[in-house]
Amino acid sequence: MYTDLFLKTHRVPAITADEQAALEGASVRTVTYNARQIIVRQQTPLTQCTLLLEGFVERYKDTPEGRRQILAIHIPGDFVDLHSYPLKRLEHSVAALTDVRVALFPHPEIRALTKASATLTELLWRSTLVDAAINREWIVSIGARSAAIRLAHLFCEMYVRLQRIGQAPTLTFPLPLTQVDLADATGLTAVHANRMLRQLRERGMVAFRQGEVEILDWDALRRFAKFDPAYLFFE
Amino acid sequence: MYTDLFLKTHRVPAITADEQAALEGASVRTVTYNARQIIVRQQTPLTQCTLLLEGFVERYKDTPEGRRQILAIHIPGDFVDLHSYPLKRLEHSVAALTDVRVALFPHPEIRALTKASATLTELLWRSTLVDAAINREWIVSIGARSAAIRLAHLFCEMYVRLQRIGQAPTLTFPLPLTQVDLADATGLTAVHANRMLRQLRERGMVAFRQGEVEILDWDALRRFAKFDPAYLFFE
DNA sequence: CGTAGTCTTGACCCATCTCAAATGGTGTGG
DNA sequence: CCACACCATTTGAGATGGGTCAAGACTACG
Repeated sequence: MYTDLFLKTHRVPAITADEQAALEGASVRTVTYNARQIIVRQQTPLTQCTLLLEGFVERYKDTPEGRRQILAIHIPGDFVDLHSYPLKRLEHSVAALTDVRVALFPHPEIRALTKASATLTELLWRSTLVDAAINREWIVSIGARSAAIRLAHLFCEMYVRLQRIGQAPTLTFPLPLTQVDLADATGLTAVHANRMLRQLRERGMVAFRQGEVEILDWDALRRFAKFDPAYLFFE
Repeated sequence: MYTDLFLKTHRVPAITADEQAALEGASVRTVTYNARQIIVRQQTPLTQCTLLLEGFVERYKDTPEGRRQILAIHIPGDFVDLHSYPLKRLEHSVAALTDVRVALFPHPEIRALTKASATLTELLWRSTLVDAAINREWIVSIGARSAAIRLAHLFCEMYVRLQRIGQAPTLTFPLPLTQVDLADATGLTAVHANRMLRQLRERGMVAFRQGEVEILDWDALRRFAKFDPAYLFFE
């Protein structure tokens, strides 16, 4: 079942067994990509959407100044480019962070779903908007939080999201980013990100090494980052 | 016609006259708000969506640290909280920047529209995703651009958006923000924003005073900000 | 076992912030 | 019509968070 994790992440509005079957049936095939492979290049016209089944994916934009800004990190169960259905092309790129497996949903199939069920439409639409809410929280992070808090906040977010799909059963979980990636996501330089990571580790809150996060003190971390998961719309 | 400006901003996918009439009919009434009045408070359950007819609106989030981050600036023709239809509540607040007039669309009416037309659904969905694309461009701005460029880029964006709805016929247009607002939108302090505004003015690119932008040299400004409007999805 | 990416650390610098105060509207009440 | 309060803007001086540059260490992998 391709859509199990997606439905675990998005429980509202509730859909019927028939609707779930229709959603599942809208997928035509699965594809795999290798780590660091580009899945969608910005501005390319798209005709299908990609549901992440296994592995991690990033969305990012290269700036004219030669910098790179990571816009989102996706985990299994996320539609990484469902917004390509109404938009037809994306203004950013999508790349695999690890080896990944995805299921493809052609736009016409999605259109058929929207015709068949207003509830399913609402669910799909909603999932793209939860994504946007995460974008907005990143604006707040980058615009109004200090470097250390930005990193702490990101670790909180990824922990809670992974926990929900059952992929963070303990306080140690994979986050397959380099320190450069972490810097590109938080609007910092790699050097400063490195120093802040050390600080978070030494202060006993969280340790990041080799693409793995170990939460040393969840309560301290959550308080330090002032993390409030409301923006993730779990319900 | 409440939806004229909205349809001027969002031309894709094209809808029929019947669909346009249905959209128009989904609005139950108009309301006015005074400048600086809060329209939607974060986390309040919502049962209707707000289409901005006249005036300017901001979306923002107050951080636990006591800072304020502006997330979006809306102009006539924007649905300021269409995302409340699938989300049911918002994780940010919405406030009037000027005296405004809005049209209200109850969620049940919007649901009826999604049942009636897949094309109209796509159009509405798309408009929320263009909004998200703007959010992402702001992430890039705040995360990867210098202070002066952030401001220049914002002026470019507002100019192009206002131009499209016919409200920037010349190179001078209203942008009813204070310098504090401008700073809250770009992740700067008001003091630094002030200094950068002076620099942009002295370098002959753009002058901002009393809620009004005067573009002194559009080409220079556009080049300086490396502004590419692709993320606005005009088509 | 060489090469390239990643991480770490040091030293220095600068873009931006903080604090503080002066200036200049503008609306209000007397 | 004046005096006052309030807010937005401007400017100065000094502090600092984070950037830049550079080098060394560690790791994975062909």
